[in-house]
Amino acid sequence: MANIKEIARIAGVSVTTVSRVLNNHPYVSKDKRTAVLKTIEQLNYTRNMNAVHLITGRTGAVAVILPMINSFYFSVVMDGLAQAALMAQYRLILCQTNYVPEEELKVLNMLRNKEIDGVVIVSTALKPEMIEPYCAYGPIVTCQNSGERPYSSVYIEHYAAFRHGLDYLHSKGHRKIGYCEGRENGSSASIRQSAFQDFLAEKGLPFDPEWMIFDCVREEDGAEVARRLLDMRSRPEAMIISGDHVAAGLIIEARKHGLSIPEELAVMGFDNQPIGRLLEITTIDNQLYQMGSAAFEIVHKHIHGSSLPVTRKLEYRIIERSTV
Amino acid sequence: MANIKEIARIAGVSVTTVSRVLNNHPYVSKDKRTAVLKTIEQLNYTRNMNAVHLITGRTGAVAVILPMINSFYFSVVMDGLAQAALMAQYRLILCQTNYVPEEELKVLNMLRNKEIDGVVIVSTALKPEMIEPYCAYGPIVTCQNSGERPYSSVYIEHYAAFRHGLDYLHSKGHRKIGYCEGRENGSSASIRQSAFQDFLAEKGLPFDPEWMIFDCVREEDGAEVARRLLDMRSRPEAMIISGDHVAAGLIIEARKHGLSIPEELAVMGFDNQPIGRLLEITTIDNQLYQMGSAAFEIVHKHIHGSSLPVTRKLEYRIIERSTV
DNA sequence: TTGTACGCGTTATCAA
DNA sequence: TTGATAACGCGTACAA
Repeated sequence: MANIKEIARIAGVSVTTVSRVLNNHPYVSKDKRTAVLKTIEQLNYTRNMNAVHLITGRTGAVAVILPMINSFYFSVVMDGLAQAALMAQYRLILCQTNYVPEEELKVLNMLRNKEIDGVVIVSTALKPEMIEPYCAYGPIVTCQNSGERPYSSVYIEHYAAFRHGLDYLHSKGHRKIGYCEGRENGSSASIRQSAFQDFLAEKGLPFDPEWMIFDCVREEDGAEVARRLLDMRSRPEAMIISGDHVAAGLIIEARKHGLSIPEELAVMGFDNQPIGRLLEITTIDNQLYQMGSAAFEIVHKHIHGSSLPVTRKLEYRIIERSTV
Repeated sequence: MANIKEIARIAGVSVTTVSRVLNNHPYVSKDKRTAVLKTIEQLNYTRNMNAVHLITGRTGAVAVILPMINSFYFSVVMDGLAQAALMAQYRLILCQTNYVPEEELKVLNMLRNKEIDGVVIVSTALKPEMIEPYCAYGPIVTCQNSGERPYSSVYIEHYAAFRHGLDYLHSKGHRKIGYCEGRENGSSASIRQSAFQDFLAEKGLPFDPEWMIFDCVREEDGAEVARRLLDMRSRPEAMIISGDHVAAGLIIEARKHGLSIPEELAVMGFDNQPIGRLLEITTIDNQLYQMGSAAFEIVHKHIHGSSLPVTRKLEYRIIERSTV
């Protein structure tokens, strides 16, 4: 393939002039510009971007660390990231890490290697002290509050949002409240657990360990929960469930067994997923798309100079439908 | 940041020796190797990968072109791609193009630019004749049958799979059959339309344009279809629906209005999505995950030398549940 | 087993 | 407005 030197030789100019044309720099006479463009056309020339990356020290790429893409939560965040990246003419490197910290560190090392200009971390497998040393190599944005750390973040107040949902259930008169969660030790899951425990304590409500169910990730897990509830001697009046698709599974299975919702069991979802709208599930919207787009915008600003870390809090809101 | 020259100087060896250590090449004495490793450690050195990419002519990255990531179909394919890429230690550049051909061409040009080693096209916005010229620049794999074209593909036999579903409905005694599709002019959607029309013609069944409904993409669209069906003077006995989540919307809404499924309306889904399992929707599994992983494996093989185009056909199978 | 020197393809610098 | 040349950081042919 032709290179810039050959273009210069054939067009009868210097490589500098060719470079100026390629980059739309001023101070190129009309004659030479057209001569260069014509030669480029003739030889079907394009730049080798690796050389550009080497000399400029930039790649126009940002890596995204997420545990899995095939999940409503992450694919919506990714959508937001991708649309923002498309607008900014940036490339996104999708690094699906399955929550394996070693894989996530590899991505951070790409920042050191100059393979990328920045990183967005949507996963939560890495502890802040693992991330921090990499700030020296380029901008990093996480999706949980980075507080006093030297990197930026876009975050949801998981505690407050979940607490808000619980208070809503309480305001509707529910006192016996159960809770479904995904991974027991997930970072935001832990926060929601605290919110749940604190809520019970403050309101003086009883805690029944049987009403707190973990590893609810898929629709079928929700259905399984419904069956467990039906078997209980003492059943909660209301369930708060992280993830509308899990709530959907619970609702469909419960109704199949003749349990009426919300009369016999109120259900509050989380994350405002499409299935929730269909089943009219009362839920909490967490602005996941905005989380993605905001994360990209912040990393993009950092790449272009703004160096002070930013923490952006996203709003949440209850969507009242008909399952509570 | 330190570079290889500085490491060599401080370690008291040549850059060649450092390079050999970095790349685990043989013929380096133990002494020099440890000296180099020690210096690397001390100076916190890592390679600038852009220089490596420039000199080697490879980047270890593959781009994926897809219209949107926030959709069950594409996120499952992407999952397959990502897992295969992770195993092969490759990076994946996610290019969400919203079906805009210009954006997809930009990605193909990245191949020309040497920014990537290969491309997987999951979208269908580009015509084969648009793709073909780019084969000169590196391996390309598409997700629809590439036939005699000079690039590879992994594909589902959309015609046969859909036809199989229709025959299944027919074998169950259904004669008045309706059909829900996503984008009317989508590439695989058009194929399914032909299958549908051919099926009706062969079986001598009537075609009612009212029973063929397009733009069904979300759960709510399925619910809307249910309402339309309920209003019809003459209603189909069975519906075949591209996408289980659309089928789910239809089923839930139909049942809400007292229509019993499958007795009064049989429903056949497509794509075997999680929601379909929960609602016990009879559907056709299209091996989307395998589509992604196979696509990556093929492009990976091409990158490492194998140059003959491959077309890999994936199997489909009916999953009999209880809505037909 | 080791080192010298060149090449990869581009942009930046500076003098003209 | 133009061009010669340095610089980016690394891999490798070839010589020793």
